[in-house]
Amino acid sequence: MARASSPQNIERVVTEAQDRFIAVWGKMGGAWGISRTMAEVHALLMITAEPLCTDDVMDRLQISRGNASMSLRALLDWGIVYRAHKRGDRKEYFEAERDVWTMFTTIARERKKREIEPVVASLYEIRDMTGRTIDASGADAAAKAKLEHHNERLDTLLRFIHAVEKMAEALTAIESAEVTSTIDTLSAGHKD
Amino acid sequence: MARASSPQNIERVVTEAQDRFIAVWGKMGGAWGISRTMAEVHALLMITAEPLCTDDVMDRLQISRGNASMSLRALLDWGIVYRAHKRGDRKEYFEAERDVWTMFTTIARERKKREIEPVVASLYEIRDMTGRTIDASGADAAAKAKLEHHNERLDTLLRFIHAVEKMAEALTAIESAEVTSTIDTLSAGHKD
DNA sequence: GGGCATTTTCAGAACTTCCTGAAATATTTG
DNA sequence: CAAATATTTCAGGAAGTTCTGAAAATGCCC
Repeated sequence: MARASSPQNIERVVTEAQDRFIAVWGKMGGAWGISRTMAEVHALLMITAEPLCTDDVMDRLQISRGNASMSLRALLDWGIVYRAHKRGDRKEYFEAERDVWTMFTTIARERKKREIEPVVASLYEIRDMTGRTIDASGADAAAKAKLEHHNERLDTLLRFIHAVEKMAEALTAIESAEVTSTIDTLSAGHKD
Repeated sequence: MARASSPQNIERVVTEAQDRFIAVWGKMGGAWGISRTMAEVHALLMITAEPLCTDDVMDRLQISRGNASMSLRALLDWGIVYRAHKRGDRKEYFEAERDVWTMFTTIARERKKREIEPVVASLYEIRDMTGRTIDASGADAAAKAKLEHHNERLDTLLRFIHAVEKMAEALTAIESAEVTSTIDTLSAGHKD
């Protein structure tokens, strides 16, 4: 690796690699529900050794103060970025969660709470609209069949969601150190 | 459940429940990367007993022909909606995948292919920018530390992603009927 | 191959989301 | 508590996405 031999060159290459990492992570965040910039800020904090302050983030990503402030706040809300402080410095600094598995399970739990749970609640409500037990005595056969099909569909879906929730619970309960052995268990449990 | 006793009433309630289901599913699709309408079309096909044609979808969801066509095509691409035909009818009809677990694993595999794999490829490229082995002999300590930190971070992330990929592989290999027993295995394997 | 039914495409309109920058608010320090 | 510094908020504008509707393309039947 002669390429990275002079100090300036190393700095340059690392910075370039960081920039590309930030771009890739940002694009991915966009594909998921997170805004591109928020994901970029997260990437920057992940890849940087030192905690950064708002101005560092603004300068490095070329974004406005408002945007930086909002994005950092949102990341704090998600629980994957922490506040940090430097002695004799009044500014707030920020650093990303260092353990990748913890980061992952935190995001998963947060998304479940924000996106899955309200949907499941609505689905139960919708299921209740058409009754737990069917009294369609006066109805014609076509209407009855429709009703039964509808309920069967929703029940299947709800059973499935319930199963996936239990699966997700079991998975996110795993500790960072146990990940590898769990994969072995899973793969072994399914030898076709 | 006296509410649902006359034929007209049953039809009305089922239709209303369908509408609410479509709305909920559509909103959820929006929160994930899928467009709201595409998710609504999917919901409609899931909840309806009969296969539907483009005009049925347009009428029921009040969307344009173009939109309906695009959404149906995209759902076919994703592999969670199939073409169907009716004898003596030239129109194309569409129906959703009936097994929920199959639908789920199909979506998971598709997202992996479209969104995860390109990201992973980029990450490997980025990792290669800063070398497999470090030759920073001429560099000062600070630059060296930065480089090492950067590489360590990327390596950790890549190892993690690799682990999750294996996990996802093992999970999506499970057949519909085996889901329940897998959950038991997972939960049992983790009694704190 | 002409006529008819159906599907696809796509330019621009409508809508949504995101970002900026400056003003308002909060916090620390002398 | 006033000045200095740091942070948050938000109206308006920029950027991005989704949808429409009509025109083009495709496929089918006699």
